[in-house]
Amino acid sequence: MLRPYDLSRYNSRKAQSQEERGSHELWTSPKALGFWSQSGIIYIGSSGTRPRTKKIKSPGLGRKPMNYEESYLYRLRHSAAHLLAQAVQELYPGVKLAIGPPIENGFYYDMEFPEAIREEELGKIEKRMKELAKLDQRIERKEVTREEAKSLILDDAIQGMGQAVADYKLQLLEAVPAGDAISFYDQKRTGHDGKEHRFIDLCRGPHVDSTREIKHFKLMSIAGAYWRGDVKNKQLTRIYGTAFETPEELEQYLLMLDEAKKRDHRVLGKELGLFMFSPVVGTGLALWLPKGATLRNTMIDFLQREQLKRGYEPVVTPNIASIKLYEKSGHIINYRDKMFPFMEDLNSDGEVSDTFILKPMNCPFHIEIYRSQMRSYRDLPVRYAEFGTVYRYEQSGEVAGILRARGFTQDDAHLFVTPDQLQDEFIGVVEVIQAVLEKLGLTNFRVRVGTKDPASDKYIGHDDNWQLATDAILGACKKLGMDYEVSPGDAAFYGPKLDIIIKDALGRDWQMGTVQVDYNLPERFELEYIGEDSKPHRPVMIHRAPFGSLERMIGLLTEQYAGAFPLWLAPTQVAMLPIADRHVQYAQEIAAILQGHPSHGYQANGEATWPPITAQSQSRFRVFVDDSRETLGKKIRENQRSKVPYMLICGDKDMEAGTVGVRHREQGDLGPMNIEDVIARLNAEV
RNA sequence: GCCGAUGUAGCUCAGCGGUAGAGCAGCUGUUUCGUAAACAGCAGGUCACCGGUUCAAGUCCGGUCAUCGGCUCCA
Repeated sequence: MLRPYDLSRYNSRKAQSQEERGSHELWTSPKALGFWSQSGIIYIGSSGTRPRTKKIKSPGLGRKPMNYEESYLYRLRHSAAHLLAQAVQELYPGVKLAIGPPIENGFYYDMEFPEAIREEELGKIEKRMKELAKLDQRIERKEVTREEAKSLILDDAIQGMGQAVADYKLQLLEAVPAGDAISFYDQKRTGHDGKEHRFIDLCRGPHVDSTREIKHFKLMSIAGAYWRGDVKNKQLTRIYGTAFETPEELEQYLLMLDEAKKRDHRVLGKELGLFMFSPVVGTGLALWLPKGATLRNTMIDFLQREQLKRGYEPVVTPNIASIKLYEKSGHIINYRDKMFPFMEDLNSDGEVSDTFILKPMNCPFHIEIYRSQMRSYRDLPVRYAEFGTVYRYEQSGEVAGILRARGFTQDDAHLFVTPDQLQDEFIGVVEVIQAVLEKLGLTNFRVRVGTKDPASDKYIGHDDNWQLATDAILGACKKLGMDYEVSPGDAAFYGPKLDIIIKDALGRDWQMGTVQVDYNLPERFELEYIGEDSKPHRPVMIHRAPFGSLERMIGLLTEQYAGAFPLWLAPTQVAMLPIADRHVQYAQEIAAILQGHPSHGYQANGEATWPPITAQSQSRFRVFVDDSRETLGKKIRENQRSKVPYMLICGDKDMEAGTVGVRHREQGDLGPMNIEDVIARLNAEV
């Protein structure tokens, strides 16, 4: 979902914070993100004249992007949305127009059709749009009073079926705050009949001057969208489209979409043999293949080391628990619709003796461990870490490969701290996250502070606790000097949180790492520690997961690297490519050295054995010996396709000289090297 | 869950009323090869599933399931 463009913000632009506006801007990500940055196009706009498209190479990190909302492109797309509405209104009498803003990569218009429309009708609509555009309709702004606005909306002569189709526009009019200007945009043309034809729409604007400027556009898809983004409201039909200033840009955008599909983690995951899904296993339940499991293990190993350095202790907890645990935590009331169906244990009379639940979160288990003994202030902070697999019954339409699964493993930890320790511990956690993201090469992320939505009742605990927790998070952010946006309603049910948001190949936002401050679960579970004053006190909990989940993180990483993982992460780091059968043994011997378990040295020409393994030549790499009976070219092609970072070619020349032909995934042929040098090179890179 | 779309061999896709096709992968044989595809042969599909229309259904219609793009929700 393109959150920044939802109705509330559209209606109250003034209320937008700097951070929110930032996300409206054309997204200019670093190269790691590939397609979205490849164009390097930033649209610079200042209201008034046109055109002002300027290409800037490699926007790079830290650059303040130009403001998309003020750009000509933004107006062009907004006008394209109006053109869409005009065409639809002509082709589908009785359609009720709702709202049609520009969005990050185009525009949409929400409307209620008298009858459901199908995607194949888009061509027809697009054709009519093209015709209407060519008519050079002037687009004029007019400011009116509230009363005039109402009569314009209801005017049968102008709207065709004004009274009958005015519902949403009237609601939008009501939503315009008193004192704000009310404006309409009027598209006029003189028809063949000599009469004046108009399309007039309540709209803040701004727009381009004439429909003739809208030339390079395409309708993309149809989707359902709830009126005002609320499930309780009627679902409208949304038509998505995109528009550009030049045919080249449109072409390039469509091309980039194709490219993005190729780096989709679901495509690469299959190609690279990372994971799979099986219909008989179930929706959203991934099966990890050897290479994917290796990748997972590498990431787990990396984070475990980081955490050990920072005083975390491992714990392991089961996948199911009695319902009693979740009654106590509040999950039964606040999280039930996300939990899998319960398992009932029957006694000999067939009565339910206990109910078990597949765990949707790890926290209650860690809390039980904390509770299992008396704690002193000297013991705190207690930091329990677990790669805990949780199961959440996501709605069928929400599951998305490994980015949104029904079973996933969180790199979870819970810190039990004294109130005094809270801020330092929170900052420590954020630092871990920053270190992790840096190591993974994920530099393009946003920070979102999810707070309680005052209008919702889906939360536990008192407002005082919420205030304390929210203040702690905001205080830490300020102390760290981080840029962040505040998002009411994005808190967990037990507390506010700081989330790391990253975009996938298709430009969609995903919540990754998270840190949550929680005063409420300690209260519910009556957690205590004995303070210096010998009296019991209540600890505060920090929930945190730097990756968020292994599944989502690996999915994102796969897309960011387009499957070409850095050496330390690559499931297969080195492929040995013997040229002919007689080179296989040699290749195996070298593989053994690289793997760190050499048997007995290969004897070149029946004489010299391999150099002894020295401290410098110690290595533990993941090596694959490609002994398939294929030509070298074929082996290179195959291993290149599976994105193996290094290929070491072994032929007669190498056996004689005691070398390997080194080929790098990106740099190509690096020539012959001896094993010591290869190991040094690999060690330098991991 | 809702709106729209898709579902043909392990993978990518063609066929869209009249006897199931290609490339890659697989298997067998030949080839033993120096930086992105050696050659030949073979095998592989109740065309997602269930029902309907028709003389005849991958092909048309309805339902179910799964997947994809949105909405809502979320790590």
